[in-house]
Amino acid sequence: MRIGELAKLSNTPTRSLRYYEEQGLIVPRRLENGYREYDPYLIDRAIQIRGLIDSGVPTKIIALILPCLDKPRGIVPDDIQPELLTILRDERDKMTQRIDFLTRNRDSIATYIEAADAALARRTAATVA
Amino acid sequence: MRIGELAKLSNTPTRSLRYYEEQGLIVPRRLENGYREYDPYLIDRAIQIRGLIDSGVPTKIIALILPCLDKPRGIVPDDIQPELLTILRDERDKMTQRIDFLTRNRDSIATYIEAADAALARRTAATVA
DNA sequence: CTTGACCTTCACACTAGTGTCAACCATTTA
DNA sequence: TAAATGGTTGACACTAGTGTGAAGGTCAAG
Repeated sequence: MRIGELAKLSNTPTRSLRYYEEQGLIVPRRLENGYREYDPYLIDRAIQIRGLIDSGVPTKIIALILPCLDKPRGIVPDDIQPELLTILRDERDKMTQRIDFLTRNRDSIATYIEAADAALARRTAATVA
Repeated sequence: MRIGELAKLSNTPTRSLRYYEEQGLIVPRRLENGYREYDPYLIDRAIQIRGLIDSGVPTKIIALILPCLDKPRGIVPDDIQPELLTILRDERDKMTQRIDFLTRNRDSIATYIEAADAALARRTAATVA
């Protein structure tokens, strides 16, 4: 598929897709005319990238971890460098921290919303009565 | 405490603290000399803000939700506007999405790390033997 | 009273990611 | 063949958040 279709299917502006390519995240092959040609499995990839960026993971890091996530479970190349492993551990921990932060704050918001809903319901009932 | 101490305790550059003030997130009172004076409870607040920003929540949104998180559990002002409630619901859902994204990817990374560790251990054992 | 540490504001610069526009090429369709 | 649609690169602009430095005020210690 070409860039426009991928943009629709992954709900990602073409501008961003080209930017991701510039960052080495999604590098499509080219047709004779120079058009970018994307394989269908890249839809998920684009969505994944968007989600990660939106969650505060910079493209440089995404570029590092994507190849690892691509491999089938438990497959590790022989030439794995301990330096990359350190980065991965670090990023894993950062993500865990983010998850904790987001979870705590989301739960607080959720609680607030429920309280507000309850208050609103009470007020409505009172008005009706 | 003054801005330097808060910076150390919350591990946040003074530049960012002033920026947060500009965005209305933490507005300290001022001493006679013009120095910013922070209450100790703002340490947690600064950390919280940093965590949210790092997790992809923009300061405009943080400014909206912070007041809600400040209230003791279940306390909702009488004049709650349904418009704010809509924003809160939206943000709650976005955060849930982020949490899911991060969790999935973190788990994948963790799995990869474990596999790499195992592979490394095997190789070390083989080398020794 | 001067030095040093800390504070003030202001401003310029930088990265990341995206929007947008210009100028042009390709493909389809009326 | 001309218009519409969608693709290409390149450039410029913008927001968010932070770094950094200038020019100056405050205060405690030597």
